This record gives sequence, C-alpha cells and structure tokens, in this order.
Amino acid sequence: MANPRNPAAPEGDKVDTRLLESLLGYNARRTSLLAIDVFLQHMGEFGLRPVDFSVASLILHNPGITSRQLCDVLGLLPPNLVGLLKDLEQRGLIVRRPHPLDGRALGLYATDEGQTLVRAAEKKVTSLEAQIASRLSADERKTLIRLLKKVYL
Amino acid sequence: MANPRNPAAPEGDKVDTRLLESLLGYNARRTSLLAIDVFLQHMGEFGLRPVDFSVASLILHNPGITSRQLCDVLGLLPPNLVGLLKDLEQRGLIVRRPHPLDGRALGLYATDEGQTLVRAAEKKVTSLEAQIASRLSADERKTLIRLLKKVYL
DNA sequence: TATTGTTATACTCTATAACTATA
DNA sequence: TATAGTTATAGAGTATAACAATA
Repeated sequence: MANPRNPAAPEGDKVDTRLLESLLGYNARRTSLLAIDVFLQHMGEFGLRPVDFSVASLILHNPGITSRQLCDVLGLLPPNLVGLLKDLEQRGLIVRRPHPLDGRALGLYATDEGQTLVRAAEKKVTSLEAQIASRLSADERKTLIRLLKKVYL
Repeated sequence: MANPRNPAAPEGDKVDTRLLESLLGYNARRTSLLAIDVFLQHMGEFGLRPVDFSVASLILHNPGITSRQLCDVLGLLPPNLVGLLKDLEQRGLIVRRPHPLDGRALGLYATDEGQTLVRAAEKKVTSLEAQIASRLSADERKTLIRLLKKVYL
C-alpha cells in the first residue's frame, strides 16, 4: 500500500534499489543472510551455529584434520577456533588426539556421539536447501551453486 | 603439495568440503566474503564501508528517504543506523530535514558533495564487479544475479 | 627460524530495552 | 496506542599481539 502521508519519502517497497541489486556482493550477502536465518530457525535442536556446523562437518568427513587446516578452509583465525573446539569437546562431540608425527598439532576426530549428531544435522541442513531454494528449479539451484563456486573458489 | 609428515591430517587443498559446497548458504557466504574483501581493498579512498555505501547510495537515489525505510530495505536495526547517519552528516555528505508531513520523521538527502562522492563510489564499485566476476562470462554473471534475487527477494 | 595452538585483549557488528516526540 | 528516531548497553563476531612447545 502507498503511504499518503509522505510523498517525499518512498514506501519500503518502492525504494529504488536498482544499483545495489546490480551488484554481485549485495545479492550474495542478502542470500547468505536468508540462508543463515533459515538455519537459525530450524537447527536449534542441534545446538550448532552455522560455523559450528561447518567445523563439525569438516571434522566428521576429515578425521584427523587440524585446527590450522580448518582455519585455512573456512577462513577463520586460530584464536577464534579455540573456544569453539573446546565447546565441541566438552559436549563430547569431538576428541583431540596428539598427532603421531607432529608434536605441535592435534588431530580432531568426531566421537560416536558426534558422528550421530552431525550426520543428523547434515540431513536436516540438506532438507532445508529445498526451503531456501524453493523458488528455484533443481537445474537453477545447480547452476546457482556452480556459478557461486566459480566466483570464489 | 602433499604433506609427508602428516598422513592422518589432510592437506589444506585436500580437505573434503563436498558437503559444505553442496549448500547454497555456504557458497553464498563465501562469495559475499570475497566481494567484501575486494570492496575493502579498493574503496578506501571513499571512506565508506560496504554498509555506508549501501546507505549513501540509497539516499542518493531516493531523496527524502527515512531511517525507517533504510532499515526495512537493508535489514538494519534503527539503533545501528543512528551513528552511521550522524557520520555521513558530519562529513557533509547528507543532510536531514524535518519531514513536511510527518513531524516524527526526518527526510535524508545527499548534499552536492555527497552526490559527487557517492556517484564516484558507485562508478568504482561497478568497475570492481568485473574483478569479482572475472571468472564468469557476462551471461553467467547476469544469470547468477538473477538466480540470487530469485532466492532472497 | 618457522609453525601449531593458546591466552588475553581490542575492535567491530548486531541486538535489546527504554525513552521522546509525534501520529 | 502506535510509530520514528534516539540513547545506552549488552552480546556476538572478528582481529592483533605475544607466548610456549615443537619442527
């Protein structure tokens, strides 16, 4: 509905956003924020934020991975990973074992409980894709992901 | 190069990220972070963070727009916009004028100086698109933006 | 000397509650 | 009663510097 009180200030849905919407970064960010919203709305039962999920999933699929590698892959800084891993460990979802060949490093492994939880979380996340991409056909979704990877990878 | 010291922990480029890379949110976020990096690397001369740029550009193209509308369009919270607008005003890039028909609201307008700066910033940002999307054809870039908008809009 | 992981800390971003002036 | 804008503040996220242990 139009706003008869305020001809000088355009309605929310009548704001000219064409320049911003012509930019890749703006559109990628808006999509990212939508996906995070959906994640937060539906993943509460697992007690994992998006970053926790990413880390836990990488540990599950890469047994023995180190903090350093997680930081490289996810673009995190080592100090910010310490507390995150400590929490996952205290919840009994992962264990840290001294690396057999590098005394400085610690290999990260999902416990049985961690494997069960993360697999369930992955299943749920995958099901949320349908919701996030509900306005896209299967082909469009595949194309979108392919093009995004082409940009940043 | 492979890491001969550490067979249990995969190299950075050999980490299995297939699950994460199958997710729209993960790929959108990675692309968004890349775009922000490029922005920060090249837009320093304008003294505008990404959010400042978005706000200033919307004011330029929507003279008389209110804080409330900016919040709606950009998904910001009113308290977080106050300081931002104060800074733009103190730099002489925008002015706030009492709204003629709503005593509560303030219309936002770009000054001449603001118009000049924001137009230059927009030109620069547009040129950075070529860099961000350098691995995409013109058609692919158009498709990517179209599909992103289809998801979040 | 360089790297892994850690601590402490600072900075930025985002969110909540409460207030004022006006509608 | 509801809304626009503001203040103060809390919480979450991200960043830098410095250290111990090991390579």
